[in-house]
Amino acid sequence: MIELSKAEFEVLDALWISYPANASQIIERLSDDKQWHEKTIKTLLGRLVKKGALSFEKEGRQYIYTPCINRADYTQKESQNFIERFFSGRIAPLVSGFAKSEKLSQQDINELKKVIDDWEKNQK
Amino acid sequence: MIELSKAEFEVLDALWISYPANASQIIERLSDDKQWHEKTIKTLLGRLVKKGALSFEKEGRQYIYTPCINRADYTQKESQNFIERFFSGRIAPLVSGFAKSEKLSQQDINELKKVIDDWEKNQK
DNA sequence: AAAAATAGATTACAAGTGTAGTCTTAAATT
DNA sequence: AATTTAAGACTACACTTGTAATCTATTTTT
Repeated sequence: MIELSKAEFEVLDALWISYPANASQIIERLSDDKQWHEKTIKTLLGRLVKKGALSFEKEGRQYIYTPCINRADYTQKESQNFIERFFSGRIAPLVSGFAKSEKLSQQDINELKKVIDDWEKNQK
Repeated sequence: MIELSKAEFEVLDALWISYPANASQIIERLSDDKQWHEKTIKTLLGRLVKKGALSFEKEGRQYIYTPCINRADYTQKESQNFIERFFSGRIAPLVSGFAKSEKLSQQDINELKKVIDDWEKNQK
């Protein structure tokens, strides 16, 4: 799998919001949360291209970027990896940890129930 | 929070199995899964001490290590961080991703149900 | 007692990462 | 047309990380 650094992921995440998009648009989107210099973001875009996470087409002097990977796929793999490393691959202990530290809301519980429900329907 | 690298975490994880423990014991425990050179593990132990994740007492020429942090606390914080970065802080989408990629077993579902159940009992 | 093994301390070194700055060239502005 | 701006390319640089090797001082062995 493509390995992305934290900063690289955030740039890609800004592109996932809507694409294709050019550098200025991505920089604009990131400016709300981040204090990154424009040059920094461009460096990260370059690294993402080099890693094969993005592709681009030229439009005049600019590059128009498109993600090469899908957010759901990427986060799915990262999640598996995470759960493998910290919880021996089992998901319940993670959720249980949240419950114990009171990080679960009623809404979370409802959503979880729905996930379980859907899963069970799907089994039949 | 103390930031640990992947390799550092694995060394600490070997100590969490049982502590206090000296370097040889930790090296022994890691030898099953890892092909790490003894020197590598000692470097990592040193870095863990420097980061404040471990402390030690001298026993003759050797160091006897003890974790300074608790595994559950550490993984809890890492989990929150992870879920924040990838799922905007909500846990259900993570579980849902697992469901969709068919990574959930009946056992996982049962465990999740139990977590939910316990949580609900605790609310009353 | 001399030699070998071993513990930890110090040093090494390339690759990756965060965070830009400079260079080159083309487009936009005056 | 001359100048300024802006796009991407290339360079920079300290810090972290993985992965040890070497140095120094003790212990063990022989």
